[in-house]
Amino acid sequence: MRWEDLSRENCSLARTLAVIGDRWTLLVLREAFLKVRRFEDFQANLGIARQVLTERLAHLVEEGVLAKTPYQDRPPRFEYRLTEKGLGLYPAILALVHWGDDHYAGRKGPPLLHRHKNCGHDFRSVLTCSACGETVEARAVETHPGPGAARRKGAGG
Amino acid sequence: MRWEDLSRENCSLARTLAVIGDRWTLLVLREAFLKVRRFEDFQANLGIARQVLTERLAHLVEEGVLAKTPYQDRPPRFEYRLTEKGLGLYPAILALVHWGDDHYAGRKGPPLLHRHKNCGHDFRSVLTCSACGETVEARAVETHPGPGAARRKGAGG
DNA sequence: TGACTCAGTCTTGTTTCAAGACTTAGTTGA
DNA sequence: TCAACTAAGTCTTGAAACAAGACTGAGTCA
Repeated sequence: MRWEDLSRENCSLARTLAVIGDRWTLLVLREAFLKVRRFEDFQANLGIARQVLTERLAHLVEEGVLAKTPYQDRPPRFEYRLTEKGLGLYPAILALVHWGDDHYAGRKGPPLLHRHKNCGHDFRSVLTCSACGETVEARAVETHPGPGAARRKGAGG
Repeated sequence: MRWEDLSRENCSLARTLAVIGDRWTLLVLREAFLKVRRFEDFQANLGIARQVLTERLAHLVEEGVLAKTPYQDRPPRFEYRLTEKGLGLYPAILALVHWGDDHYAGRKGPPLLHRHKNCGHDFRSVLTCSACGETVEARAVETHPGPGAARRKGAGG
């Protein structure tokens, strides 16, 4: 299976991974969430090969996750900003970060803390149910085929 | 930067990606959350190269995300099950799935629905604040260095 | 005995990635 | 006016990862 094939799978995870499922793309998005916007800054912060960065940014722009807009005309220079669609990835990224905090932070603790401006406290992401508002555990979830389901038995999620 | 280098970054996202940050690993975990446990089943469901599957399963076992346990002795056969650490990835995976549902489901709708057993309803994952319990928007979050922070300015999360 | 199952390993060719030099268009300072 | 510098790339080369599928080995089943 190739990257392009992934997006044709009848599975929302596969389709998501077709867009953001390589390590560089997620690190690019990390930088974007930390307000990095310019090619040179992404490149310097990540140490990513320039060619790969060019390609990843173009892909994210094509998918509408980032928007490329000029910030000066002569010479033409661009910046890459998260779109609403891109901002929608925040819960996923935060969950990944917090999992890393739980299992791979050194003894000193996590390198970065997140503060909820509304309440002013450092917080951890909590997965809750949109229906009842309670915290959701993995074991408390069962899946069933949705309207877009294909033949295949369990998968497709 | 190589895969191994990622785990040495002072960034919880990078460390997480060093474990689960390639497309195959996340698809393997999708299958695991759908109760797939055996090599042949992972291979058949995913169409992954056997060599790659061998390597990914071994890596996940090494990292404690999956546990490899015998289910019969002669001939020796093993199954791969999510550990508690592995179950801890559920919020992240669900967030990725729901993002895919939002942006890449066909017109029929998402291929798979998730039901919260506690309340009996199909639900969507909602990111809430562990401190105040309110829903968290990306724009309502600000970051600051934590106890494990290194020199570098913004990054590290 | 022969076909079959499971969990791999091995081989070969293709694709992607890493590293870093080079390019282009314009700006700044001496 | 020349040199150095900046931003955003492109190009080249060698290394690593991946895809596809044949093969292996231990044991079961008919």
